[in-house]
Amino acid sequence: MGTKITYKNAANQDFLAVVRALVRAYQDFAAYDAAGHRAAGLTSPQADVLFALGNTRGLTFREIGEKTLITKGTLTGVIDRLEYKRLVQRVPNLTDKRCTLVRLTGKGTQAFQEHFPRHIAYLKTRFDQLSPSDKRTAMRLLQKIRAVF
Amino acid sequence: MGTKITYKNAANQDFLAVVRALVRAYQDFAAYDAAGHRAAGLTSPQADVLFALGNTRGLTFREIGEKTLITKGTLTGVIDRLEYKRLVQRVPNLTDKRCTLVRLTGKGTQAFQEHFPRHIAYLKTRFDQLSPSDKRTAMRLLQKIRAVF
DNA sequence: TGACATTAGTACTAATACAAACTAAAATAG
DNA sequence: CTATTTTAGTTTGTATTAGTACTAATGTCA
Repeated sequence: MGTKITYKNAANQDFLAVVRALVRAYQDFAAYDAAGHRAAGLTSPQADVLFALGNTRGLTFREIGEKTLITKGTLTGVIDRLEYKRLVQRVPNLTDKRCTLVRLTGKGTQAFQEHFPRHIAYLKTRFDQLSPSDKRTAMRLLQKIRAVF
Repeated sequence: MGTKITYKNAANQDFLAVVRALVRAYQDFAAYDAAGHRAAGLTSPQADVLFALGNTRGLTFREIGEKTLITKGTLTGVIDRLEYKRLVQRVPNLTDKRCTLVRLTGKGTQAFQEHFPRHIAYLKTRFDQLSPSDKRTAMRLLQKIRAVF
C-alpha cells in the first residue's frame, strides 16, 4: 500500500475493476435500450425526449435538458428532428419570450402511449432477472459511486 | 403485482430507479474522466487508445477495438487524429497484409508514461472514497447487471 | 485450384455530444 | 431608469458513435 503509481504498475490498481464493470454494464444496457427504441424508429435521445414530454402539457428546453441530461446545444438538433417527424411542436411562450415550450403533437402523443409502456416492459424482462435485494443493493452502490464525483 | 404496464403507470416501475442510478453514475464518472483527459489535450477515446497501446509493441485495430470497446469504423478516425498529433504510427503488417499495426511513437510513449499514472491517480482519489467492501459489492452487482443483457 | 465466405480496415451517412460564441429577452443593481 | 448581468435557445466547430457498404487480403472447402 502507498506504492507510488508509475506507468508500469498503474494498470494494477484494483479500483479499475470497478471502473471496467461500470463502463461495461452501462454500455451493454445502453445498447439494449437503443435497440428497443430503434425498433420504434427512434434514437435514444429522441425517445428520452418523447418520454420526458409524455403525460405533460409541454416543457421548456431547460426542463427537458434537466430530465434527459441532454445539453442545450444538442437538444436543439434533437427537437428539430422530432419536429420534422411531427412528433413534437415548438410553442412560443408569451409570458417569457426567451423560452420555448415543446409539446407532443397528436401523433407524438400516440407514439408515446404506444412505445413508452412497450419499452418499459422490454426493459423489465431483463431487470426482473435481478432479485429485489440485488436491485436495492445495486441502486445503493451506484448512488455511492455517483456521490464521489 | 402483475398489473399491466400502461403509459400512465409505466414510469412507476421500481426497476427504473436502478436504471437512473446506473445512467447517472456512469455519466458523472465519464464527465470526470473526460475532464482529466482534456487537461492533457486528449479526448476520452484518444486516451483510451493511448492507454491500450502503452506497454505494448503495437496492436492491430481489432485488438485496440476489443480493449477499448471502440468499433472499427470509429477507430479509423480516432487513430487518424492520434497519428496527426504524432502520438501513434500505423505500421504495415507483413505477415498478414489485411491488418495494420498501430504503435506509440516516441512522443506517444512519453505522453503515455506521463499521463497514464497521473490519470489513474486522479481517478483513485475518488474511488478511494469508497470502502473496499463497497468496491467489491459494486463490482459484483455491476457484473450481475451486465449479465442480464 | 477455384468459388465462396470471412476478416481487416476504410469511406460514408445520420445523429449525437460538448464547448464556445452569439442573440434576444428578462432580471437586477445602483 | 439604465447599465450590467443572467437566462434561454441557436449556431458553429470538432470529435465521437453506430451502421452499412466497400475493397483488399486471407482462409476454406470441394
